[in-house]
Amino acid sequence: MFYQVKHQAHTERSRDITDLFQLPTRRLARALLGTTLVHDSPEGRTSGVIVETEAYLFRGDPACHAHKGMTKRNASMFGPPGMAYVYLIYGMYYCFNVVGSRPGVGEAVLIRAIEPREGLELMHHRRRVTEQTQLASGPGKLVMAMGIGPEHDGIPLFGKSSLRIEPRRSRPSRIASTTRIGITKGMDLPLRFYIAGSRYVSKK
DNA sequence: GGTGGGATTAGCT
DNA sequence: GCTAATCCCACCA
Repeated sequence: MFYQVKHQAHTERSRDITDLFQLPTRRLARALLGTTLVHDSPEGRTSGVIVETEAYLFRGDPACHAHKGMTKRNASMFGPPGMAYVYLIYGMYYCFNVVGSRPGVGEAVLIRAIEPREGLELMHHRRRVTEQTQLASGPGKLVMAMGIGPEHDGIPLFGKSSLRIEPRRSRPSRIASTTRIGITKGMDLPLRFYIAGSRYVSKK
């Protein structure tokens, strides 16, 4: 069952979002582009298409939080793929990740930007910006716009979860890859991916 | 248009 | 004590 699902996911023929999470993390980072992040919060629904991601790998990647093993903070990175990993950064912002690989490995995909689709008014209420392209064009920004917080750390991002990822309807026209942003280790690795031409990415 | 610094806290050394 | 997967604003050009 597990391996059959895994094989289907590799060919990207399946429609089930949980199949996607079985992909190797680097491929998951690309496959998440074009999918939709949805949050049904008490204040209402917000959603957006994921347009920018970064992969963090266990092997050979010193920028990965799991690189030095499991701690209290990064524990959910070692859980099953398709769970959320939310952590505090710079003492004031949160970052939202999708756990990848297999249980116990410790890999994740940082969601860096979304193109807002539903709940634009609520997003504007949560963020103090007028520009729509500034609403969720950065990891800290999208967390604020979507109403994501530390309470979402470790929850599943599929099924009936209030915070979930829905399959893409079409493949992005072109995906660009660069080195990752805001890190001081593993700077040479081309593990950042974004939908080429999108006005909603954090940086071109 | 671009850059430099401040905010603020958990976790590691 | 210092660093960190960030953001925003003041300031200069």
